[in-house]
Amino acid sequence: MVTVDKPRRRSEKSRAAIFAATRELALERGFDKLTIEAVAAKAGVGKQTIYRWWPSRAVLVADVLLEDFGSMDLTVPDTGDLTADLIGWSRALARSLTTGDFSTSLRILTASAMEDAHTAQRLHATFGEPIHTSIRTRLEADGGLDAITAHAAADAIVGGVVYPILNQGNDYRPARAELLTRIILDGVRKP
Amino acid sequence: MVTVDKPRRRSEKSRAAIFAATRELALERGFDKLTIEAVAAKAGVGKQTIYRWWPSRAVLVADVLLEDFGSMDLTVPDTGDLTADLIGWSRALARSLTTGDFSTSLRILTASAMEDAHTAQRLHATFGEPIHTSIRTRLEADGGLDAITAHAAADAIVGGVVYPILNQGNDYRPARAELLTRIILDGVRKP
Amino acid sequence: MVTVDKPRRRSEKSRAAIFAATRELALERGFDKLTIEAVAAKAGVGKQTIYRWWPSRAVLVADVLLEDFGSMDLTVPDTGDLTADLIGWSRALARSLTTGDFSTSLRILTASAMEDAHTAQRLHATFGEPIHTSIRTRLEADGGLDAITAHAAADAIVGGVVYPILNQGNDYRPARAELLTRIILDGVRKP
Amino acid sequence: MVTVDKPRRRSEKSRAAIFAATRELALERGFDKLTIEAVAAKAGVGKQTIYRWWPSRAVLVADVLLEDFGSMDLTVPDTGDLTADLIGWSRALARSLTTGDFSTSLRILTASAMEDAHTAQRLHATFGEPIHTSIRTRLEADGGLDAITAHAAADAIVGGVVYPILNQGNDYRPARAELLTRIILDGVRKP
DNA sequence: AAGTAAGCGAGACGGTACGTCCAGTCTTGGT
DNA sequence: ACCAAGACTGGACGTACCGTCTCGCTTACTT
Repeated sequence: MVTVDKPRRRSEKSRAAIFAATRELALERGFDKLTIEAVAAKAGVGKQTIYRWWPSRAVLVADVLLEDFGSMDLTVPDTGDLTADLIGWSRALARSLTTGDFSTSLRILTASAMEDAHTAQRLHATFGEPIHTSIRTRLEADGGLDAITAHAAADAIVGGVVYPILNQGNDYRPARAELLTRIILDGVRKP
Repeated sequence: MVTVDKPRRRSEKSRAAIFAATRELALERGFDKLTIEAVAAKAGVGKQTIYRWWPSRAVLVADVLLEDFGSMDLTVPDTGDLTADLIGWSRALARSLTTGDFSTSLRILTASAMEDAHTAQRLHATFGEPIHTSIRTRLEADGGLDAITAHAAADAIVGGVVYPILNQGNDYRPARAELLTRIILDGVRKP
Repeated sequence: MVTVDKPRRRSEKSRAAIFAATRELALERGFDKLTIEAVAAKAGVGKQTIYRWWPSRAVLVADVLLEDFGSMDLTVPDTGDLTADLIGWSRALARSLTTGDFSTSLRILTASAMEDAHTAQRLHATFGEPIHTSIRTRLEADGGLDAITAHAAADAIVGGVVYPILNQGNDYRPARAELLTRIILDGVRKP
Repeated sequence: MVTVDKPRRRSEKSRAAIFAATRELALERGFDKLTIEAVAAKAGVGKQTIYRWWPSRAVLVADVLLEDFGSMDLTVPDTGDLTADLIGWSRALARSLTTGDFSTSLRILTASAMEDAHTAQRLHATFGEPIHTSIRTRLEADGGLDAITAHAAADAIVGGVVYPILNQGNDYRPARAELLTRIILDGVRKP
């Protein structure tokens, strides 16, 4: 029989208030102007309650912002038409990443990941890896590609969309993602 | 006739010491553990001398680390063989970005760019834009591509190489860049 | 008939453990480094159990340390020889107050009394007043002094012994108390 | 030639503001409710400026409050009449110690001295020792007493006045000091 | 003997203050 | 005139305890 981790009586109300305060402050002020004191004050919570459950600001912010990415549907839809599915999906990805809080969250998480290996790993596990896998497996299944080629194609699509968005922000247009996806699909399907 | 910016009476010795100290500290401790006081102490310089010439830590670090990227040769070589040139170039890029200080510098600058628009613009102007243009113009010139397609292809190559390196660090292998480049060239050249 | 305070259902084991822990910590670390959390931990008791029965740290410490003074015999012995009795008694007082825990306790209680009127009153009632009365009544009874003179003489003996001990600590020698007592007795008995 | 301690450029304005704030807060709230943060805020000073020059709250408070005692005239006047001089002096001492800020300061310093050896030594050097010496030397010079007897008599007068004041506060009346002084002088002068 | 409520240990909670680090500004003295 | 040195105000850090507040568990007193 398995013993569950001690749940250690923890106030759900405080946890939720800390999450909400952190999300708000991170999105409106950015990561490096986010202070634990401000979060505590906004959440109506003692600082120690934050330090009791999170080891560092980086982990707190990652916990909060990754929640959104975790609940995002990153899988390529399957209507039977590989090209249409991938194009639609890449446009949707571009639209998500240039819209509202996802945009800001992604930049904050990327910044944090550059300096903290643990955040890097979590961001990858929650965002980079799922989208990569999603394309890769679809390309293998329906495009008849071998694993290595599918991997490289996925690199190109993911990086080709995400990297310009990180660099140029919300000016990125979905049409740019569509064109890129077409080129890669053309390159990958020997006619 | 253009008058060069008045250099005022500025101590070149101090400037160089500050650059050296900043580079060393940034590379060994990371951006957010880099303090102006530590730089001043290591450079044997008063804090005011730093504040006199740089408005913020972000700008100082960008000045210092971008120097390296500025002196990097990012242009695609031209041997006449487009495919060979691009493949060689993408491998070289991958190799540079996973080696030594470039790797660390790129991560620091990217992190800084995520939070600071000015750094973002400078990084783009010094790194992202030149490599993108370099590929794009070559594809237009020798591949016979139209501007829009060449732009999308450049997105795919640059993002496809740089984004995984940012995420997975120095495990990235040049062969991965080569395969990706081949796919895109295949997709872009109507056979 | 007086009804004693309901003792409620109070754990004698906990009370004793708290007393012991408080005494040990007070004597070894001093009053202002004594924390309720440390007492609770050392006594193996919840903090609430302390707060349930004592309103403040000052009261707890006073309760604990005054116990010792309460059990001290502070009355002047009566062998019929007033001079010998008072001298012996003042030497004994000096010896007690410079020995072992009494010394430390007296300093802690005095410090606490300086800042807290309630402790001041209790220390006075348990220590200052009894020794003062003890001398005063003896001087009135056997020395034939009027109340006012006896009071002043008691001031001189008590203050003359206790004050230097508080100030100079355990270097005080009983001979000093003896000489002082002799002088006062001389001054008080018009021959 | 002696080199004076480096005076280390220090802001006199800040020093004075810290002194004033500390004195006010100590006298109105007592030692243990005095916080460094409150002093800094009231003085309009960064906390670091306090920590830069004083190692602890106890030392700061001692510095500030002892200033008053240092400027107090504690010497026994000399009109030629030993009895009148000592009586007047003891009444004046009682009056000072039961009046205004001296009363509060003495209690705070005494409390602090009980827990901190360094403060104890300074309080003794600034207050206890000078008054003791003042009486003692006068008794030796004009009363014809030997050193040991004069020492004991000084113990009696100082302790006999100060100790009740510490214990019973401002209810102490100068007449009580006068009577006590008379008794001791009587005891000390062989008629 | 069972039921119940007070006392208990544990420790999370909102807070206050600690003593430290650094930011960015200001001042002094030396070269 | 510029610079190194470093003191200044101020904000945030992460820690220690405060006194209050549940939470289940144990225990002694009903009835």
